Amino acid sequence: MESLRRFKADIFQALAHPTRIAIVEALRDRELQTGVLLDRLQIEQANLSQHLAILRARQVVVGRKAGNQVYYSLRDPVLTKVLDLLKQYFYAHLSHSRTMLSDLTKADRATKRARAR
Amino acid sequence: MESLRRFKADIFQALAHPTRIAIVEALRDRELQTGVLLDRLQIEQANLSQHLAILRARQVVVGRKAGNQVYYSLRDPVLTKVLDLLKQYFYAHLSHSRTMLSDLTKADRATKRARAR
DNA sequence: CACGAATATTCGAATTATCGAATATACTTA
DNA sequence: TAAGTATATTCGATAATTCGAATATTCGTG
Repeated sequence: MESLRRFKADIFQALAHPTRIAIVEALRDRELQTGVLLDRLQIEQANLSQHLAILRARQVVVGRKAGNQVYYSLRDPVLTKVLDLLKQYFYAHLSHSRTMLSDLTKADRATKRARAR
Repeated sequence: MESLRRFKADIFQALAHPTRIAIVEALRDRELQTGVLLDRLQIEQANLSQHLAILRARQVVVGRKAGNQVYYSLRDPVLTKVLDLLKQYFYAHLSHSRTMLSDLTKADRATKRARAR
């Protein structure tokens, strides 16, 4: 079914960014205010808000307004399951993907160096 | 872990296109030659090859060369599980997302109309 | 109502993704 | 080795993402 595939592709795209994965992980088992997410993720406020807008648009996340702040939560824990599956997948294939692994850690070190400046 | 998040984001991005989802679904329980995929998907040969290159790069799919042709298969059935989870997710939330649904079916009809021309 | 705090939106620039057309490569068979 | 078939790569145009800076909105409090 074509619309189902489009739907899946949209969900995947919503999750296709490390920051948005970090958001979903942070909301794994409790709702959080935007401010708390901002503290954890250490990115620009506007940028976080943009990423949240993307997750909201795809209904990955829902926002609940309480006075001055917004509490976000996952709409469905199934996405947590998906992330868990991918974690297994990642570790299962580490040995088979030396190249990718070393690329990843290299990129990681580069990022840390960049952050240190 | 940051590199794990990057890894997940990369996998999601690999899957963030309806054509690539269709490829993964077609390979769900058997390997297939590129030619067969081409028949099923009804897209340009070059385009299919590009999408396969993306899936190969992310190791979602592996190609086995046999003479003149290439047989593709899924590297790990976990991705099939992920797609199944999303299917459940889709149907579970249909009633809660009338707007998205109607957008989807509208887009679907538009696509069919476009194809009919 | 003015002000501050929390969050969202808009804008413009840089990067990345997507597609079809053209071309290249690899293998098979005459 | 020439021709044919299957698949991959390159190129250039267009569209979509991403980011920070600036600005807007919304709400609570004095």
